[in-house]
Amino acid sequence: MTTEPISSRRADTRRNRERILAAAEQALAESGEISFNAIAKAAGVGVGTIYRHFPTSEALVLAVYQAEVRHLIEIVPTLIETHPPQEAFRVWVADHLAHYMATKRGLGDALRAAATGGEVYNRAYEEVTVALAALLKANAETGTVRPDLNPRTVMRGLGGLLLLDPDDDQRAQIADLTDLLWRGMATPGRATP
Amino acid sequence: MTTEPISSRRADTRRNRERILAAAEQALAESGEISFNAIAKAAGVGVGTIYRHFPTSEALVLAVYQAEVRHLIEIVPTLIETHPPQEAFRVWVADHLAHYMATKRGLGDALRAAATGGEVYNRAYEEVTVALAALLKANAETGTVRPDLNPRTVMRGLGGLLLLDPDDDQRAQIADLTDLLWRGMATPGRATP
Amino acid sequence: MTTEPISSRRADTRRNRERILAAAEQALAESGEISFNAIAKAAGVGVGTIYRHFPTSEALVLAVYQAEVRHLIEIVPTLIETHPPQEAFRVWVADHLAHYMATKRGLGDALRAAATGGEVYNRAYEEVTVALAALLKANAETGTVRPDLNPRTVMRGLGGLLLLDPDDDQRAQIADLTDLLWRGMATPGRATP
Amino acid sequence: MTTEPISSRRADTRRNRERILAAAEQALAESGEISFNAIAKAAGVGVGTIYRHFPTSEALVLAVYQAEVRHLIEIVPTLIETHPPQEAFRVWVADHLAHYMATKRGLGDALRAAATGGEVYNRAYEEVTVALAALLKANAETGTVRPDLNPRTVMRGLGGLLLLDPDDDQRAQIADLTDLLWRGMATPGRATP
DNA sequence: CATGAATGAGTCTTCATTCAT
DNA sequence: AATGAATGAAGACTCATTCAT
Repeated sequence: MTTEPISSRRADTRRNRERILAAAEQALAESGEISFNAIAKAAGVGVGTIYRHFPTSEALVLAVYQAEVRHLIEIVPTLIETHPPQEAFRVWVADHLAHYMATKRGLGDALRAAATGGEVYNRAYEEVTVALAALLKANAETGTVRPDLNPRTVMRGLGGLLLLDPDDDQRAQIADLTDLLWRGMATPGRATP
Repeated sequence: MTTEPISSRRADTRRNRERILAAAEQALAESGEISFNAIAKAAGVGVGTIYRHFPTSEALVLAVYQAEVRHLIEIVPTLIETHPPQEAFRVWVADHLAHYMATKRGLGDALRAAATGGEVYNRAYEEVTVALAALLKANAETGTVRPDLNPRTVMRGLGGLLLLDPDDDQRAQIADLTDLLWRGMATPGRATP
Repeated sequence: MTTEPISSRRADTRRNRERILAAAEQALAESGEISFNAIAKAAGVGVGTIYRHFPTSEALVLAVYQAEVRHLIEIVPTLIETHPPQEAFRVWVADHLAHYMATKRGLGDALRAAATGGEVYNRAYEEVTVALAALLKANAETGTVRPDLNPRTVMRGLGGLLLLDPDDDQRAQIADLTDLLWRGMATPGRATP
Repeated sequence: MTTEPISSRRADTRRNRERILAAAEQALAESGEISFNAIAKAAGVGVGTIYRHFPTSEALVLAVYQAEVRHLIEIVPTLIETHPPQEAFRVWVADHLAHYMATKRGLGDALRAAATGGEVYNRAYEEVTVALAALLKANAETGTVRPDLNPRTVMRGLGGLLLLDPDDDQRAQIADLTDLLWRGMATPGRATP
């Protein structure tokens, strides 16, 4: 709405980048496959344009990926401020991480397909784990979870979100898994099975 | 011409099937990719032979998959007989399921690649969950876990095995995750987060 | 015409190989460029068929190349038997090497384009030089050239055949160059310029 | 704004032209391939700028080529003044033509790739031959070579410089070839092989 | 004049799939 | 039944060339 007399060229370029990202995200979500040619067609640009913006398929996947990861991380402080710690955890898991997991599935595949994806994938995983750690710390401080929890272990427990059955009620599945984990997180002492 | 009552033809055929399965399993484990041509070469047979045994790539993946699943299921009674329930659970997770998850990763990818893999994948998942249910029941009977556990929820919790970091000590990771879940499994009452 | 009941499949395969070679030779002669797709079209086969016969473009170029080289070498004994040594040299240069040089130009380019061509190219060059050495030896024995000639040097002198002007009378150009070199080859003593 | 009477714009333009030529020369020497995009990047200019200076790739190659050719021609009078004719020939061949041939190889390829390069290539060839003719004339006048030599034929004899083996001692190879040709150049009468 | 984003044709290469033997 | 040659569609990637700014 504010005037925008600036170089429509520059604007076109940005628009292209966005269109490509959108097409890539959809492709990733739908099939986990990512064909430069197909994305070019879907985004209405030439293949070369994609290569200009994202030199390798890994770069493209990463770009889609990072938007998601950034959101997951940036939302945490807000959640902690506006909810009691328990609730912050629950909301983060149910309303943000779960959605992310759904798309990450495709992203994971794509990253693996993009050869050396491991590096990238891991960094993102680390970052999300750090966000989770902040939530755990807030809970530990109010005594709602035991203080010696390893965030990576909890993160692994949440990995089950990757296995949600799309045919059932995902809300219930998320709640059940969260409940199971929460018990484990709250229970002090070692429960050697 | 002389002895050889059982058609050596039949035997060859069986041997071929096995060789193909072996080659496919390795391909799946290594790269997650399977090329009929490549598998044919690795198995020392013609491509056509693979098509005779497995009409679609999904059929081939499924065959590899089911061998793994069958093992996961068949081992359960033995474990229950030879170990106390808690221990049976732990061994099953650490020594069988974890290994399966490692290969299933590639299998999951392959199945998705093989178009409509969902169906197949889910059936296998169901079967494994049934095996897990038997272990939970044994534990519930000795009071080592609460009796109202939903096996599918536990299965999801174990889904984190897919996310093991190959650079770290996997034993420790498995133990930590198992411990976290076991607390949750053993704790009665709802722990509403 | 003679019956040929043998596997037409086998025959087809051979025919394909030949068609590919012919198409490649022509492409090489005409443009020095060699596109698998284009050759496939020209030869009336699918691209895959070329890849089956010649896994790399270098392999294809080499195959074309070697047919030429082999001819250049195999013709020498015949020439020596049926001509006086001087004449044998002249005929070999004018009627065989010159033609080869014309096509080798494209081949040289192609080999360079095919990355590591140097190795291959050099081997062929060596082999041709050996054939030339036999002609020189025959002449040295009859005293028509001095005995201390280095075949490689003469070969280099003949390299000028690569530079024939297609617009002029190539016969005359070849004769002139041969004459110039022959004088140098026949003249004893060092003529230090 | 102050001094700077000569448009710095003009100077920039010249500098650009030079940078492009330098980048092109290097590309030609190294790989024999030239990509406008790559050269633009190497020269630090936009692609469009190259198109402004050199409308076709042939024009660019030609420009590189002619700098070399010009040098080859311009050096001749100096050589004749400062050396005895025989020596002038030898120095020209060993110290200038040989180096030129080394780079011309790439240039020849590039010209062919640039479609109808023949015309350009031939003109340059003619010019170099004229320079050679001057050297031959100087020698004929002192009686060191026979007077009826056709410069084009000698030029072809020197074409073997294209075939120097980079693994061996190029100095020796050049000397050997020069010696062989010189004998032929100095020997009167027809030596009909 | 210079810039560099965009385009898309063309090349390479891999694979699933068919089919004659 | 088994073989493996052939096919061609599909995706990756590169470049020449145009053109708006």
